[in-house]
Amino acid sequence: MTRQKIQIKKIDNIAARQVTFSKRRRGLFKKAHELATLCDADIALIVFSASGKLFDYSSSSMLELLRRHNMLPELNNFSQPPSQLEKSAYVKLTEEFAAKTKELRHMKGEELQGLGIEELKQLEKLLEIGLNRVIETKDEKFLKEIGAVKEKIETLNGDQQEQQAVAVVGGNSLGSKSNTSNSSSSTNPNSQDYDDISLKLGL
Amino acid sequence: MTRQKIQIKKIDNIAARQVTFSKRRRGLFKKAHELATLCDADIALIVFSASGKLFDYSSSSMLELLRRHNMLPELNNFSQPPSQLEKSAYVKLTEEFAAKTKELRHMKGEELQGLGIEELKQLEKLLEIGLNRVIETKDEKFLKEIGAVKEKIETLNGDQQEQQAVAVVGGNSLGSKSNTSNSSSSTNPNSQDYDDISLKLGL
DNA sequence: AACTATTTATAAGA
DNA sequence: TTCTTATAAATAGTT
Repeated sequence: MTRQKIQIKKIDNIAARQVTFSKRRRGLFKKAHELATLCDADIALIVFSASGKLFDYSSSSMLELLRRHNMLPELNNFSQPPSQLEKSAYVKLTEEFAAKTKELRHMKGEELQGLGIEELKQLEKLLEIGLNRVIETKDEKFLKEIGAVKEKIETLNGDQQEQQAVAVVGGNSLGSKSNTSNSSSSTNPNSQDYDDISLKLGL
Repeated sequence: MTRQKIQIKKIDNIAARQVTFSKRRRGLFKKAHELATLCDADIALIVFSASGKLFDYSSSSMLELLRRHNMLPELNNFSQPPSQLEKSAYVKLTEEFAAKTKELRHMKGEELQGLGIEELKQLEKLLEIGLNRVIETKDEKFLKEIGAVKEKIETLNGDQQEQQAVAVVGGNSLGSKSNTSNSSSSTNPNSQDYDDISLKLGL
């Protein structure tokens, strides 16, 4: 990113990797803090170095954030009146797991017979929203890939092959829902996709 | 940081804060991804906007990261002393719960940034299948309702109004089911038909 | 750690 | 929301 632009892939040289880790880790935490402060956001950030060292930052409790994120099951039966039938955390978790599983099934169009029309309508709306978001995201990534591939080819060869690349990529696309072609955002290739396309192009 | 240097403190203007949040959040996730990739680090990042929306990134399983650092709550909730077996089952279940939660979020179009193009394509297909099944089921139920309504009308009145009802229904509904393969974002609002018709029929 | 030449990120404005 | 652009920040390679 400075004396020379670098590719975002694992740095081979161990010493260099360590140095970069230190520098960028600092930068990342700074950015996290700035975002939390400027925008009144809750942020939790955990970084494990390859060697196992841990660094973290969070603007509030990490666990609280996770709970809000539903990454953790609810386990708060402390406050329950002791007189009530108390379920073990495991049983509760099992129930929540079952509920999630059922919801997921519904979204996959399974076990719908028990639902009423209103529920089905809501489900349909939910699915449409999800589908559109997925399509949008896919198209965005796709265009980024195209950009990355074009750039690479420009670097390596002439214009002729660039045209081929665009053709191949274009033929492979699914979605059409025109994305908003953001040119300014820099290339952020998901490595596997990149390899995929590179493979097809014989790079 | 650009046209003018800013102070790192909460942005007062709400709109500006929102814009900055979007921009910087993207930047932060990008940086996180770069650090994880370049330096082979494990990173978990969770961002909660002030309005409660959640965004996250993690280079591997968030729970695994937390477990490595003993950041998960202890299982002291069992009404009976948990056996070793129960504990391991609990941990497993927690993991599966988190996985299901994540899958569900993906189907709702959330947290898609970490997915590659292939994953997004599969997700899209899954959603289309689910959506079509839901629409089918909904339409089935819907037709049943119409049948019931028609019957009721026949009982109460003559044939003339029945014809009207059928006409209204035919012109207004059930156009869905078409968006099978292609991504063309279907806003598919045949949702209020039922209420609509009921209203027209005075039911 | 410090130093810079560059690349990135981004605050304002449109 | 998106894009543009002037400028602030971050940082790769070097010392």
